[in-house]
Amino acid sequence: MNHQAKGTRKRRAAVKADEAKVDLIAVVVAVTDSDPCLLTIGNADTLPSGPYALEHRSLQSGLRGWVEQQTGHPLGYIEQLYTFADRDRIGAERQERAISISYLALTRKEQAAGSGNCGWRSWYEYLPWEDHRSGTPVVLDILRPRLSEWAEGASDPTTRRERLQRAAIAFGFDHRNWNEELTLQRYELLYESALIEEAGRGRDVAPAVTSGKAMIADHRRILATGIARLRSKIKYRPVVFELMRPSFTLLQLQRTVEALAGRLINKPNFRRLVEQQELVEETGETSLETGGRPAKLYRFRHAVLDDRAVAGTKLPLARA
Amino acid sequence: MNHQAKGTRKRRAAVKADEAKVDLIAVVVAVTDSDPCLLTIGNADTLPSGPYALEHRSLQSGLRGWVEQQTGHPLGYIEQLYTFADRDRIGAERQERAISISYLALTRKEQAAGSGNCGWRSWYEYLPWEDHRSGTPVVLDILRPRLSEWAEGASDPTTRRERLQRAAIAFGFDHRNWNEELTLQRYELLYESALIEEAGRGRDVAPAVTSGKAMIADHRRILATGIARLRSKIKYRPVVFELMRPSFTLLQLQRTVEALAGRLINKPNFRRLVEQQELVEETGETSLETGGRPAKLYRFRHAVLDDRAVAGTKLPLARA
DNA sequence: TCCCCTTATTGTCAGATCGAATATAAGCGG
DNA sequence: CCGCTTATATTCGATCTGACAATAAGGGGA
Repeated sequence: MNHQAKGTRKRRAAVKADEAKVDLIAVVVAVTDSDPCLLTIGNADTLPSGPYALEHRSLQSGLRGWVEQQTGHPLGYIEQLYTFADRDRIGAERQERAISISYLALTRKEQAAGSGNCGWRSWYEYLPWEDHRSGTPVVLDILRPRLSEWAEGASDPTTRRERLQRAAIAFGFDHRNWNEELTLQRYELLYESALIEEAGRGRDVAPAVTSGKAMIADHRRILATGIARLRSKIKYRPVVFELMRPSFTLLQLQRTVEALAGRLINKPNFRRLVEQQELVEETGETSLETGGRPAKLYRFRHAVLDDRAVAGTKLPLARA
Repeated sequence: MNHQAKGTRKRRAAVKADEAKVDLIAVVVAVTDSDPCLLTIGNADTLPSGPYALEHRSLQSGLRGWVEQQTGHPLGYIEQLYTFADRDRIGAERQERAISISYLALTRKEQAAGSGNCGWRSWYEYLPWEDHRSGTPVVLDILRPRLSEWAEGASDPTTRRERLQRAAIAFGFDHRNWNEELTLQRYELLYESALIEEAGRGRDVAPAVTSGKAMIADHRRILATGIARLRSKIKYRPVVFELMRPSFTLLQLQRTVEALAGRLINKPNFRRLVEQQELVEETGETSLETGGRPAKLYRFRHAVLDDRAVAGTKLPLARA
């Protein structure tokens, strides 16, 4: 890279030795039987990751390498999420620079799992307040008063009002609608209000309540980032199909979307939408496994991958 | 970062010394008089940038520092764009790892410019095919046949069909609509087809045609990434106001959006949309500078910044 | 065999949204 | 006072969306 401004040159010499460690880190998602699953290693509290190394041809191939090595799972669809600097994240004092580049990956579980050290967990184990498919989850009954306490605890009345509003918007309090895309905002709010374990780390503070399984470092935050991105993306790009088997019924497709979105969808409307956008085509076969009338099997029309960039894909979400 | 998988530990030791240079790079945008402008340094072919250094408290503050130092321009709104590894970008052979983290920044020009080495240029000087406000730009008359040649030049018939379709979608050929958000796809297509200068670099190949001012390294690509992001974002977040003065007429607001989107908007519909979303409020004053009936002045309702996350902001774009 | 239960598939309807076009208002200058 | 310019307000029809109802096609048990 060139930095041609004169002022820059000088400065650059002064900091020349600055280099940083670069880590690649993956949020790998699959869905089976209406459950959105996350691929973890270690004690189910760590995302697959590893340093970006000399032998890697690119960031993406480095990431694929690490995930495959640590979990035995080859990756298909990959998308960059966000880049963090450790100081942003941990507030560490050490004079060492570390950067993490996070990715979202979508796959199917089918492939032979492999290295016993890894496993799949529902992502709602980590963020239980995110699943609204069967109504408002019970954790929110616990969290809501705590959030109010936290808001009211601010000395400045302006801060107080602002906190109350942020919480109400993020969690859909007082008559507001639940917005499933605000996953990251919700995580950050819970972090700020010290209602999750990570918030107390390094400060000898016990968490106020235990809600959801915590993860190493800021991995749970990265998961929240990935969920937010995915929930927003399924609405305008046909990425769900990365998670489906080659052929599927429309209800299976709907359940998958619902698993990701964490809320229910109106069935006839979902069907109408998928059909009128010509996202799928019939295979000609039917599935008898439904318990009722046999369902037609469909497959994804790969042609849309080309021109769907133009159209945009929306979702008919059902009201609460 | 912890990498607890056992296989990882070993591997990690082997590559331990791997560190990388990290660069911060900014696409700084302002709009004046219906012109979307980009802040450049050097020969108007370089984006402000500099290495992420020890003294920087965070990635963002590092970026602010470099931009202010190189251009004298303080930044307001900032958003991360994408992280590139140099090998992805240049295909360099050297065994040195460099990473670039790019950001999009929105400001107003007002602030004292400063260090003579920098300046503002319309971003359409770099990507002239992106401005469709006065109909299809003339460059496309030149580019279109070249793109066809390139597509037809593929030996494999499948590749040929695929190229033709990609070009048609990206540029809106044969009766397709122009989609202003596909800026990056268009840049990549022109790069692949060697219709812009960057494509020939390091290969002693003269560019087939000269369309738009080129930039250093992959800076023009980063600009394209920024434009694409911004064009998509103005549709669901009220970021335009970062570019407006404290008070403005609705037509000024519309012209700003049009400058960014590169296409025209239906006036009554734009007004209706802005009003019904309560994005603005009247200041009570009027502007006589319009030449006709005086226009009411408005200001941004900062309150919406809080809850607009929920609603989403759409744009009524006019048909071709 | 018929009834009932389950799920699939199709259809309807009202309200909201959106693009397009039209009508009216308020300045200025001749 | 007329005619020009631009601002502002209204209307209309097509489309989209959410909600709901109706019908179809399997299996299982009485």
